[in-house]
Amino acid sequence: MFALVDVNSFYASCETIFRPDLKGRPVVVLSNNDGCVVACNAEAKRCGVKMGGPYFKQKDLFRYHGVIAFSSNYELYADMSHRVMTTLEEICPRVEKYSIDEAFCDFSGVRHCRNLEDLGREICATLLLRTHLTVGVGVAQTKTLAKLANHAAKKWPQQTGGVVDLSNIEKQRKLMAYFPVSEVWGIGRRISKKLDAMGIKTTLQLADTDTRFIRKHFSVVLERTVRELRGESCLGFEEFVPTKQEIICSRSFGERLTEYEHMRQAVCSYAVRAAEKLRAEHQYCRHISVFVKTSPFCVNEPYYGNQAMVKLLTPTQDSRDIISAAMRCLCAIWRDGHHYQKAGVMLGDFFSQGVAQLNLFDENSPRLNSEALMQAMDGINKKRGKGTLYFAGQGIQQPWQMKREMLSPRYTTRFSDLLMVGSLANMPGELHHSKH
DNA sequence: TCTGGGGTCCTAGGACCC
DNA sequence: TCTGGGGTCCTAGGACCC
Repeated sequence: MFALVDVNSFYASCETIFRPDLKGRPVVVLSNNDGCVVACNAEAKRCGVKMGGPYFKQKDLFRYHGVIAFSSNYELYADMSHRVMTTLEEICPRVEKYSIDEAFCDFSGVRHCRNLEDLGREICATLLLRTHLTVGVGVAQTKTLAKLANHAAKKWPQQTGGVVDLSNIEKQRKLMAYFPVSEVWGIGRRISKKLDAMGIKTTLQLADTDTRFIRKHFSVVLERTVRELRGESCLGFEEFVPTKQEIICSRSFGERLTEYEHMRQAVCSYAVRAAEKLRAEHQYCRHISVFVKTSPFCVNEPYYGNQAMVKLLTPTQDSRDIISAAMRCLCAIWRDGHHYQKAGVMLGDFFSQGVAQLNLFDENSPRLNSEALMQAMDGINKKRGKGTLYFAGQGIQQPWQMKREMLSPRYTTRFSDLLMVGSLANMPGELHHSKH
C-alpha cells in the first residue's frame, strides 16, 4: 500500500507562509528569468492565471486582479522541502522523495493496526503544525492509483479533507470512470491524444483495455501504467536515491547574447557548476557536451540550435578538464550573427571513484593533486559562500546573468535576510529551530 | 521587450562482431 | 549469380515527470 503526499501549490505556499499580509490574495511564482508561471495559489487559479504560461502575456490580467508575483527562490523551497520530508520520515518508516514537494510513503501493513485514512489525516495535521503547509494525501495499492487518489483529494478539498483512501475496488472504478486518461500519471499530451483517437477516453476504459493491444500500439511504459491501474504494482518503492546518469546545467540569458566572449563566460560558468554537482555525486565523467540555441519564438530570424560532444579517454572530475572540453565544444558550434537565448553543459558516462581505468594512449596524464585541489576549492566555496573562488573564464561582470526581479528574502537560510524580515513573530512556530 | 530547468526511460536504427 | 542469423553497443529522438 502506497500513500502519495503532495504539498498544495508548493512554491506559492512557501512565499505566503512568511507574508501573512498576502492571506486571501492571489499569488504566483515565476520560473527562472521571470519567464513562465510555475506555481499559483487557489486564489490565483480562480483569477484564471494560466499555469506554465509566459508571464509577459498575463501581466494585464495580474494588474487587473492584483496578483502578486515572485521570482523563484530555490534556497527557500529546498529548505521548506527538507522540513516536510524529515517530518514525514518521523511518521512513516519508509519514505521515497519523489520530487521537491512530493513523497511516497510505505503504508503496507498499516491496515492491520489502524485506519489508512486516519493516518493520512495525521500526516496532514502534523505537517500543517510544523510547516504551515497544507498537503493532499492519496492512498492505494499501486503508485499510479495513489497518484490518482491524491488528484481526487486535491480536486475536492472540502468533501475529502485532503485525504482519499482508494483501496476499495468499487471506489477505484467509480473514480476512474470520472477521470479522463490525460489526468493519469505517465500519460501526457501525445499519448492521451492517441488514446482518445482510439476511443479510449476515461481512465476506466484504459484500465479495461487488453495489455497486448497497448503493447502493440504503445510501449512497455504504458503497459505498466495500465497494469498499475488494475491494482498490479509494477513500480516499486525506491527508498535510496539511485546515482545520477547525467548532469545538466543550462540557463536562459537575461538578455540575448551576440558576443562570443559573453557566451564563453556563460558556458564556462555552467561547466564549473556542472563539475561541482559531479563531485557532489562522487562521480567522474567521460562525456562533456555543450548546446547553444536562439529563441524558438523569434519569427524575424532563422532558428539556430546545435550541440557538440567531447569524449575523454580518461574520466575526470576536474573543473579545468571540463571547462577545456566545454570550450572545444562551443568553438565547434558557435556561429556569428545569432541572438543566442540559451546555452547548457551536459555531463554523462559516469564512473565511480577508483573504478576508472587509465587509458594507455591518453597523452594527458591525470593532473597532479587534482582531487585535493578540487576539494579545497569546493571547501572554500561552501564555507565562504558560492562564487568566493572562481575561474577567470567565468567573467566578472557577467552581463548574461538571468533576471530575478521579484525575489523574496531567503527567510530560513540566510541570517542577513532574516534580519530584513524584521518581525520574527510572523514566522510559524516550528521554524524557529532553523539551523541559524 | 518579455516564453524555465533538470531529469528519466524507451525505442529505432546504424555500426559492428562472429 | 547467389548475400544469414544472432547478437551487442551506441546515439538520437521522443515521450514523460516535477
